[in-house]
Formats: sequence, structure tokens, C-alpha cells
Amino acid sequence: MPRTEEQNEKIKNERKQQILNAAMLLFSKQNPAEVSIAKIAKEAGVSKGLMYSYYESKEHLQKEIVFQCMDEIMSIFQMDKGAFVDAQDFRERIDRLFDHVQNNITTWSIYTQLLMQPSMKEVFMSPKVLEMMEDYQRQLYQYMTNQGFEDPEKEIVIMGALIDGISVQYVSAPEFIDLNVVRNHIKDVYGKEN
Amino acid sequence: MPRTEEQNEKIKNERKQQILNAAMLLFSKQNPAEVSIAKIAKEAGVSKGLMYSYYESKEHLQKEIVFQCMDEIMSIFQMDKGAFVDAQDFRERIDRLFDHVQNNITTWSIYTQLLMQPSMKEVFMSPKVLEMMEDYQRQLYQYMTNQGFEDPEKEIVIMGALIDGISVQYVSAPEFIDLNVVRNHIKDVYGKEN
Amino acid sequence: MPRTEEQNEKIKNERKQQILNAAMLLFSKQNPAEVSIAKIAKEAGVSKGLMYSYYESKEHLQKEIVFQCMDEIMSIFQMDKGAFVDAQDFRERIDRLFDHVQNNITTWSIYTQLLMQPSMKEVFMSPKVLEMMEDYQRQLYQYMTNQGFEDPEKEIVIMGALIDGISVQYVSAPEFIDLNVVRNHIKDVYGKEN
Amino acid sequence: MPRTEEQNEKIKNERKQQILNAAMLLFSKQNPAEVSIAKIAKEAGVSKGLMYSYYESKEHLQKEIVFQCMDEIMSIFQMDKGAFVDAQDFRERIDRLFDHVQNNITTWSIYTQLLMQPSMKEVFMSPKVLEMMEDYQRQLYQYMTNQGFEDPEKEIVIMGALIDGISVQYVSAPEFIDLNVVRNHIKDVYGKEN
DNA sequence: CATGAATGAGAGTTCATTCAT
DNA sequence: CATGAATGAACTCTCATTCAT
Repeated sequence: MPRTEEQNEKIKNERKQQILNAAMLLFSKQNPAEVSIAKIAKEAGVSKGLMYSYYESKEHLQKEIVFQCMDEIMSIFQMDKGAFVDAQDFRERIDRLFDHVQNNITTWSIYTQLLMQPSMKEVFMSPKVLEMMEDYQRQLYQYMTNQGFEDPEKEIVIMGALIDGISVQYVSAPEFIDLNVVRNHIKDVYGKEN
Repeated sequence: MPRTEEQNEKIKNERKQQILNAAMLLFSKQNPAEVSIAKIAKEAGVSKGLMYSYYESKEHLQKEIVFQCMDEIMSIFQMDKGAFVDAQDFRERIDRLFDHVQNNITTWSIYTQLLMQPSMKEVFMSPKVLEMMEDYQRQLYQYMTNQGFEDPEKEIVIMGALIDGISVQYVSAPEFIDLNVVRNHIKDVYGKEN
Repeated sequence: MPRTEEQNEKIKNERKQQILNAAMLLFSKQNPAEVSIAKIAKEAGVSKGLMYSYYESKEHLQKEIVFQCMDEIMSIFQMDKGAFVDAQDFRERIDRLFDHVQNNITTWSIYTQLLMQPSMKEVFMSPKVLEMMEDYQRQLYQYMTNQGFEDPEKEIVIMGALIDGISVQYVSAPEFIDLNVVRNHIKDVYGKEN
Repeated sequence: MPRTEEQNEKIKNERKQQILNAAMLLFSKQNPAEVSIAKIAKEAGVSKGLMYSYYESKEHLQKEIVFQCMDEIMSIFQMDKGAFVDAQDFRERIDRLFDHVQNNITTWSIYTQLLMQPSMKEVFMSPKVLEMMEDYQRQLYQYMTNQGFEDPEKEIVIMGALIDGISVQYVSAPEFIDLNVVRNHIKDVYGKEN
């Protein structure tokens, strides 16, 4: 009784996720360039050969990881739900973001590490990502304007720098960094009820 | 007749700098782990073998670069000159920092890239660096207090996140980022004359 | 469909033996330290990389060879069969030993060469080898006493020196050395019927 | 005031000996193939470059060492003094030999190690060495005949094997081997007064 | 769909040797 | 005569990738 197409698809997706998880775990502990395909395969519990049924090459695997991280991170702001409706919505999204950083340090660690690499610039500059960015900018601009800021663009830059800065510090040395200082600061400054 | 001690010293220094420059150039364009000794040697115009007269191993070369970057960056704030005396001094130091980021993007790119790597944690946690950090914290704390901030520690965190965040963004995509927004914001907020 | 465990095992054993044979052949013709992994791989008809699937390192390969030679040589005296029962048994064992030297000059050449190297002392001093040596001493002591020798320990030393000396000479220049002179001398002196 | 030709010659010889001694010291502790020219130069207190004023290559240095060892060893028997005149003379020469082994374990260790190497066969087979060997054989044959041995050739083989065997054992593990057992045995058997 | 033996290019590293000084 | 910076070939070893099974 051969497996149905559907079952196969399911198995494939599970395997793919297995491999991705294994890779992410190892990448978070060591420079991806120093993690061998063999180690990932072992960690994922599959054979070396099988890796290439799911990922064309090591480079592709790395890029897919960055994309997945990006998707995950972007989804936090729930851009699909439309613009930030009000200050409460804004504060909730900020909380979701900071919670995510705190609870998914592995994801963020890999994401930061990989994004720092010049070779990943093309991922960063892909249409898909750029579009997301623009959406994010537009919605935030709208919100900042509503909040009465004189120079919304400036505030977006400041807020972005704050978030990126504290995240980078946090993944580098989570034991020394308290995310809440910045979290609260952002909520105070940008999430005030009118 | 053999070269004098002096002549040898001079040659060695020149060669060492040559290699360092080549390595930094390449590291800024590609993940250091993926830059081979052969490539660095070629870029520096020396033989592969000679690399090992000047650097015990690739790892040592990498670490020396991080340390050098760190020294350079730390020296910007001129902690040796003592605490920030007044707002003007503060603003000058901030300017020096931002100028440095802008003019030494290579240094900052490598520095950020390497520091993101788990294996570099030990460099970051070395006594020398930690001591510098503490100095920096202490002097800034003093300054923030003088400026009349209620919660100086919080302000240090915020300012640090801002600087790190904008720097990371800048080295990732200098063509899209305008450092001056954050530079002026910091000078406005923290560098006001009393 | 993947190969069965059994098939893999078989392949691995064959390959391992192939490599061992190649290494021994080359080691017998040249100082092992001067025989490169590449040469061994070529002689064995496998790729350089594959060598490391079977032997962790060159050092491991060398040591495995010494151990194998040692086992082979030790097994000649068939210590497991118990003490030398009588003069005929003694003579038979001596013959087996000399036949082995004559027919396995490669083994003996490597063995002698490697054992001369200071770094191999640890192999020589391993518990397993030392135990075998003691067994050998004990059994020979018993036999020499039975044969009526006044100073059995002395005879053991003399006989050992004779065997080692002629073996070393033989592997150095087999075309000049006639093993039988010493073989017969030992059988005459120590293998007389009571 | 330039050095005279004579002084230069003296300096050269001293330097040469310096290098030789350094090399022998290191070779006795490590497989010659693993001792670098740099290490020898350092041990000898000269520059790497100078090594090549005295020895054409590493190989030549090694061969010169074997030759020197051989000369030293051969001189012990004082073949130049002519045949063994009587049993006392024989016993004295045997004593000189065993004393030398005991007091110059470094020399013997290198000598044995190097002679075991197939590449050194040519040294062993050189006319000079072969001639020495023949002299030794002839003189010993004469002596053994005088001593009344029926088969002098056989006795020469036996004695040679004994000496080589115990020497090899001694340099391999001096702490376990008592040279005197064989020394006395040889003097007893072959050095009896008629 | 799954395996892991096998490959080969290239990595880091060492070292005998050369040669400008 | 003496130095040691410099070279380049060769070394040990790793690893992404392939493919027979």
C-alpha cells in the first residue's frame, strides 16, 4: 500500500523542518561556516545524502534559514493585519517582538550572525524583503503621524536603531542585557495614549 | 653581512601591517571563516608560508584583528583623558565616534561580524575589554548624573542601543542609512548645555 | 535501496586491509615518517580522503600497524598453548619463528624500524605487550630449568639477544645473512633431547 | 687583521662539530625525519642559513652522522692496530665495545635507528664500510681459528648476532637490559686463555 | 525514498632551501 | 662568514558533494 501523495508531502515537510531545526541549533552554537553538513545530518538523524534531497546545497540551506528567520520575525508585527490601529495595538506588537527575542534567542542569534555577513546582502535586498520593509515603514509612518510626532521618519529611524541595537546586544550576551529597559522606553515614548 | 636587528624589525612591521590590511579588506567583504589564508597571502602579496612567520595560525590572526579593532574603537572615546567634562566634550566625543564609523566602515564591519560569532565571546569577555567597558560605564554614569538625568543607567542603555543599532544598520547597508539622524538625536538629548 | 549493514561491513573490511597492505609495503621500503598519506592512498588505489574514514590519522595508522605486527609475531610462539612441553616442542616453535622471519621480511622490517623510534616506546610499554613478555619469560624459564641449565635467566637473555640480533641483521641485508646458522645453533644448544 | 687560513679551518671544524652534536642530541630524542633543520640550528646556536655552508642538505647531514657513528664504533675495535693478538687483547676490545655502548647510548641509538632505515642501505653498502667489515671478519676469523674453534665463520655470526641483539635491546630500553650478561658470556666463550 | 562509501578540491600548516643583505 | 626573511612544494586533514546500491 504505497503512500499517498499527501502523506509523502507531509513526510517531506517534517523531514525538512527536522533538518532546519538541527541546522539552526548548531548554527546558534557555532559559526555556520564551521558547521559541516555531516554534523547537521547527524543532529537531524538523517543521512548525509538525504540532505541534498531537501536542500540543493549548504548555501541554499543557509539562505533558507535566513528567510525563515525573517518571515518569523516579520510576522510578529503582523503587518498583514494592517496598520497599527492605536497606541494599545502598538504596545502589544512591541511586546510581542520583545517576547519573541527573549524566547527565541537561537533564531535571533542566527539571524543577526547571518545578516552581518556580506554574502547575505542579496537576501536582505530581495524584493520580498524590501516590500515587507516598505510596508512596515509606511504603516509606522502613519502611526507616528497619528501620534503627533513632528518628524515621523526620524522617530522610525531612532526606534529601529533602538530595537536592532538592543537585540544585537542581547544575543551577544543575554546574561548581561535587560531587554525591558528598552522595551519600556519604546512603549513610553511611542505608545502613549493620546 | 646580515641585516641589522633594526632593519629586520622594520621589515617585520611592514610585512605584518601588509598582511593585516589585506586580511581586513577581505574580511570586510566576506565571512572571515570563508576567507582562506591563501587568499589573504595573495592579497598581501606574500607567500602562504610567510603568513605563519607573522601569525601563529588563522585563529590568531582573526583574534589580533578583533583586538586591534576594539582598541581603535575604544580609543575614540579617549577614556584615558578622563571623564566627560562637559556637554561640549560629550558632543565632541560623539562626533568622533560617528565620524569614525563613517570613515572606517571596514573596521566596523569586521568588528560587528566577528563579535557576532559565538567563538569570539572569549575576546569580548577578556579582562582588558571588560575593564574598558566598566570605565566607560562609570564615566558616562557620572556625566549623565551631572546632566540631571533621573535614571542615568537607563540612559546609558538607551544610548548604547542607539549607537550599536545604527552602526550595525550602517555597516550592513551604508547606502541606505543616514548616521546623522541618530548622531544629532544623541547630541540633542544627551549633549544639551546646562 | 541502501546497502545492508553486512555489505557495508564487508566493504569496510576489504578497504581497511587494502590500505594496511599498501602502508606496510611502503613502510618496509622507506622510513614510515617519510611515507605520505597520499602515497599510501595511491598504492592502495583509494582516494586520500578515504584514508581518514578508516584511520583517524597517520599516527593511528602507524600504531595499528605496529600492534598488528606485534600480534603476529607474538602469536608465533603460541603462548596460548601453554609452556614449552619438551625439546621437540621447543624446536618446532623456534622453527616457526625463523620461518616467519624468512617469509615475512616486510612485517619484521617495519616492526624493527618502528620499534627503534623513541615515539613508539609507549606501544612497546603497553600493558598488553608487557604481559605477553612476562608470559614468554615465565614459560621459557620453566623450560630452561627443565633442560638442566644452571642459570636459566642468563640463557633467556642470550637466546633473546641472538634472535633479535640475527633478525635485525637479516631485515637490514637479507641477501648477506643466513638465518640458519643461528637457527641451528639455538636448536642445538637449547633444544637437545634430555 | 684577517684570520689565517688555519684559524678559519679550526672555526669551521668547531662549527661543524657543534652542528653535528646538536643534531645527534635531537635525533636521539626524536625520529630524525621529524627534526627540522630550524630546530637543529637553534640547538647548535647558529642560523638556519649557516647550516648549508657545512652540510649540503638535511640528507647529507643525516648520512654524515651515520658515517661518524660508524667510524666511532669501528674505531673501538682498533682494527688499525692489526689482528687480535691474543685472548687478553680480545677481552679488552670486547670491554671497550660494551663500555662504549653503555656510555654513548645516544650514538648507538641514532646509529641503530638510522641503520634500520632502508634509505640508509647505501651507506651501509659503501666501499669504505664494506672494507672495514671485511677487515673485521678477516681478523676475527684468524683469532677464532687460533682459539681452536672448528667453525670460525659460525662463531663470528653468533658473536655478531649477540652483540647486535643486546645493543638493540639496550638502546630501546636501557632501564631493563643488563649488558653485562652478554659481555661476560662473550668473554667466557670466545676469550678463554689457551 | 534513503544510505554512507567514495571522491577531490582545497583548507591550514610545515619546512628544506635560497638569497639579499 | 653569517643572518633570517622569504619561498613554494608537499604535507596532513576536512568536507561539500556524488552515486551505486
